[in-house]
Amino acid sequence: MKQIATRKILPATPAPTEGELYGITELAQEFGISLRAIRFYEDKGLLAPRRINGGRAYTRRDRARLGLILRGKAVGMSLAEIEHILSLYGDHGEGHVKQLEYLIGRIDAATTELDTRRRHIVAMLAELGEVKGQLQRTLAAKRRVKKK
Amino acid sequence: MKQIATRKILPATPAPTEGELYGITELAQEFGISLRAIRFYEDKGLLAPRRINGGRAYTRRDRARLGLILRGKAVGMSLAEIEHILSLYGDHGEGHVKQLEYLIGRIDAATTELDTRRRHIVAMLAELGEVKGQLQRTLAAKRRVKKK
DNA sequence: GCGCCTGCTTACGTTAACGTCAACATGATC
DNA sequence: GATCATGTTGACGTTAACGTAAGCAGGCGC
Repeated sequence: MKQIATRKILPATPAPTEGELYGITELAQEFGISLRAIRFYEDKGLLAPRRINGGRAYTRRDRARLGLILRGKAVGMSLAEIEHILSLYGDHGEGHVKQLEYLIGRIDAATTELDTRRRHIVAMLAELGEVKGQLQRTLAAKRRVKKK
Repeated sequence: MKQIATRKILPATPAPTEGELYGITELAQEFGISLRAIRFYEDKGLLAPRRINGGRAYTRRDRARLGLILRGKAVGMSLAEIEHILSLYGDHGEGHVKQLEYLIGRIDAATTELDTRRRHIVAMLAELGEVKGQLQRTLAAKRRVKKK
């Protein structure tokens, strides 16, 4: 079944409400991941594409979510953490004041955690820099000896 | 068995070659991890403490390695990656020129990878900042309405 | 001498994040 | 109308990173 066919079958249809639709293979290739992974994220509730003739059809929004998922993974977050982050990106336009405040608080929490992680990385980078400097010095010394 | 006893039994001994020794519980408490985790890291070859009367005795160097392990984890690295990083910190003072160049190359590789990760984090922080700004604006609007 | 505490090893259990494989459906193509 | 590419849903396997439990040993306090 080719859900992409949906797009081909309706080529000139501007699709007023939603824009372009993507197939699962399309996304998998674009992001360089397996189909199984994408379905797995769906099982975990991180994605919820529409179904067209049994096949999965992803909107631009879904695609963006997938991007966020992968970015989260690149950062070292677990899928559970990523799920929390993703819940911050919705259409919570009709949230009550309480809800909005809650969301902002969650964003702050995620922010501080990410920043902590960032600082750890910066520290490791600094340490690696020192080690490298050390090695370079001994290397330079060895070379001086060799030349003379 | 109390390997810490070793330290207590030899209290005033300046221990010329090696400094202070730490017990496993000591390290576990200091770093807030389980004994099992520490032993696990040893099984994986990330730590290799000396044995005193069957008990594990950690030097300051071992302790530092454990710190690096945990920092690596905080950054989102796998134990395998951490192992690679740790191998850069040894006493490779007597390395040949080739070996030193190789090590420096590995450091560079690790550095660029970490920096990529760092940039990803920075990007996520920026996105979260935008989301927060959005929420704050809608929140402010709602409050203005409420006040009037 | 007897618990008690700390430590060791061995073995099995667990969770996350997928990979792999089988069996089946369907639209396109020859 | 048979084949093929692409899709679907299970079900099971796998790796990493530990947790948990069982059983045993050696000091210490009383």
